[in-house]
Amino acid sequence: MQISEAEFVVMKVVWKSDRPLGSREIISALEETEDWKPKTVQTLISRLVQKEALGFSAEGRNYLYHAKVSENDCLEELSHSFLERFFGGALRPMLSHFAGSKRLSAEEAALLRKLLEKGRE
Amino acid sequence: MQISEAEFVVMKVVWKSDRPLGSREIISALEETEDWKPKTVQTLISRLVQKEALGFSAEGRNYLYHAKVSENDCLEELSHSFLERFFGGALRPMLSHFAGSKRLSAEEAALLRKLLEKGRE
DNA sequence: CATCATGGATTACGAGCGTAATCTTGGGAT
DNA sequence: ATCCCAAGATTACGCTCGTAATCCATGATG
Repeated sequence: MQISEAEFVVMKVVWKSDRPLGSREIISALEETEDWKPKTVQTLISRLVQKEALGFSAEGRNYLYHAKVSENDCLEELSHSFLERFFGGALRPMLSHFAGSKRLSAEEAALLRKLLEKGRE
Repeated sequence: MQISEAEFVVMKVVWKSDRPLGSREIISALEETEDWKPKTVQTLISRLVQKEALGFSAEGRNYLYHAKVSENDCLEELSHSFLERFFGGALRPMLSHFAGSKRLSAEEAALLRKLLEKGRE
């Protein structure tokens, strides 16, 4: 099951924590960066539980949520499908594209170009 | 307006051609790679026209479609938003992630690792 | 004890998407 | 002149997503 963009933001909060979090904590953390109502965050949490990206254990009458998928696995998944879809799965064209991107810092772009020249045998 | 995944596949056909294409031609090209009914392809074409990713000129009673956005601009857009969403906009973490990816060829991975070491001052 | 606030479960609702089918219209075949 | 086919336009339908609100049960509060 794929995690959506908004859901990913929630996951980041959970990944950043070293211990399980209550919904209250997740909501508070997100209030600083996103403009979401508490109920919205709870919906996202529920969907993540359904998708088995989050698990929970009952702590008294509330739940404590923990990640069931690692950030790395998740990024792996997302990156791979991005690469597949838009660059046919080949890394070099993607790098080459980023190297020509107008949105990178000069430093980053130089880095990339160096790589692409080095790698071209 | 964002182009969807299926729509992107259609765009690729149009980008690959050096001249405007009739819907018939687009449908035929896609029959080889996708398992889409002709009507499905036409729907995608219509949506791309609405989104102004494709333009058309009447050729007799039919249309000839041409791209109104370049593949590069489109990839620019998609890549940027991907980078933003999942890597906070910074290239290096993304490269670093790809370098550790299990899905790359050894060659590609080595390439990337070389870059990351070079760039780390 | 009665009430309230709160977390979780359920429901909502419109937009976008994948995937088409139906409707309409005009040019080619007979 | 008539009929059929195909291209484009319109409509469909179920799913996911963003964005919540409502419902329900229970522990805290007065």
